[in-house]
Amino acid sequence: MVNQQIAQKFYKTADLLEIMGENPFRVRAYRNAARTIESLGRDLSEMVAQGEELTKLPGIGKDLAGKIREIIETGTFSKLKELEAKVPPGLIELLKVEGLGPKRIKTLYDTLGITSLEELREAAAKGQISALPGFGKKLEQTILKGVVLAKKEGRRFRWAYAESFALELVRFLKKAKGLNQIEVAGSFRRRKETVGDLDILVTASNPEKIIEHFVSFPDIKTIISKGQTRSTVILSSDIQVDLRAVEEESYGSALHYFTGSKAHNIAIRTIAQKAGLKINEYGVFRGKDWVAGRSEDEIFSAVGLPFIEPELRENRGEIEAAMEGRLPQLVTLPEIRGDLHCHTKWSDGQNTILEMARAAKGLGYSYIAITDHSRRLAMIKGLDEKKLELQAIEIEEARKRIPDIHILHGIEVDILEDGTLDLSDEALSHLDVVVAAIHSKFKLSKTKQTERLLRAMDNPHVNIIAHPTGRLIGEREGYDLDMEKVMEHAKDRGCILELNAQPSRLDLNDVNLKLAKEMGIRISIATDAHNVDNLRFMRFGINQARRGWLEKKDVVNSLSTKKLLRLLHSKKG
DNA sequence: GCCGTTTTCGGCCCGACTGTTTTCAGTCG
Repeated sequence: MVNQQIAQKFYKTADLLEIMGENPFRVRAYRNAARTIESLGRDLSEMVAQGEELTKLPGIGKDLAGKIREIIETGTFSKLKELEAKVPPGLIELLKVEGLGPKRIKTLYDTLGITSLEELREAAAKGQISALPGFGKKLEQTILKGVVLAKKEGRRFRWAYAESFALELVRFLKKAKGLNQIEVAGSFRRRKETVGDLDILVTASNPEKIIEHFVSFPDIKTIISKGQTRSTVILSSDIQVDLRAVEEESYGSALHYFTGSKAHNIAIRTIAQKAGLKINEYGVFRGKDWVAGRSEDEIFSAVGLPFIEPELRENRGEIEAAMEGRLPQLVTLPEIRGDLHCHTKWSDGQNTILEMARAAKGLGYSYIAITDHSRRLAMIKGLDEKKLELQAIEIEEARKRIPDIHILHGIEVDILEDGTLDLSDEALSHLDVVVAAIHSKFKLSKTKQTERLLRAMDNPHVNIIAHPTGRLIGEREGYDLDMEKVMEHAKDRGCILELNAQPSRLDLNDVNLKLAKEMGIRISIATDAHNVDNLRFMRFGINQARRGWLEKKDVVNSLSTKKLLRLLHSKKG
């Protein structure tokens, strides 16, 4: 039973309680607990096995701690079973329909006996819904449309993908007259790896004109709402965009509010409450008096805290860290001195060594490691020992042609099923850097997969484990791994873990990065570039690194060439 | 159901928008 499954059971319980019309605060308690569990980074099963006190986790009290133990022992818990017996299973998916919440769903079930999306669609089509008290024609139409969208599921988009739309919208909105400030807030600003919708905040002399301009954006499929200060639309690409306009004096409070996360906001507001203040998106108030709100700095200082970077605002300890003056100084792109994972035409890359090196130099880097695939990946011409020697000659030539960037000769060597490597130790011993990665046998059992990685790290030549979990965002779960064991071993063996900056990978994720940092493991933020343009993926890696609380000192490719080489060499020692 | 240098009980973030309403409930973020 992994944390994710336990969290899902609590989310489901919350949904069911909500439909049953239960106390909304109890519902929230389950969701808070689920959130805590999701971002824990430690295995609850193990914590329970070791007899650790679960109630010290935020949002988990005596009752939920007991339920967690029950889930781990029996696979579920009696309260959930009870609810599942009472509520038809189809009702939960109705929550995904726009305009339907727990109250209306309960009404529809009680009066029309609706228990599924299909029954909902039929009833709406027949006009039965608009006949109910409290429901009308418009709502019926919204529901009808909502049923179709609900079937598509609540899609989330990769950050990099969302960014292209965000930039386009900002460009478009900036054409509107009277626009002053503009910022894309929400999970986009927090640099979350996936973004559900875009929240754009503006200040303007005449907000209504901006709203008018906004809804004239050519790529809009549906206008969901359009008020005086807010509007919501759906783009043809199915991305939802919310626009909000506020006064200048509220810009900071609105930015803070719309940046979220919700959990962070609630925590901040609770602190404010205790200090006799009220925070909403218009400002910080003492009684009816506005006391702050122009900038986010004002909001934080009103509650006695230093500025907290958006990437940290998940209520995962950032508020406590801020109170105690130990917020991290998050790593930035200009601090990056090089890239330790990229490919060339020698395997499946599109550019030559020289072209990659020149591009890296163009980015202001001091070094770049050429790490093509090893022979196991035959279909993309992975390198064997012989080719590796030939490549060394070409690297030597490239070094002479571009003396002002240090070209490291490396490899992305395949980790075989038993944890041995695809190339001989002798061959690896001549390289400047060895990056090891899993590219096959993703379905091994957790024990075997973990053991495989541990054995690879035992090899004295292995410096870095690339994309450690192998997950592809929205496409493929990572391999089944005991991440704690992997990290402990990385620590013992002096192994570096990679944060792969490919927008579809971002592997390690934020939670694991924070865990690694806390354990004192160093991270290589690397693009895995397959052409010169890909080298620019570094900024996506930086986004993720910042969400993982990483500082310059945690990131090996912020080191000078000299220090980096010393570090890489020390592993072999 | 959680939580506590005001509390172990009584709170729990807060406001906009919509559609259905003659003053507000429900939903959403």
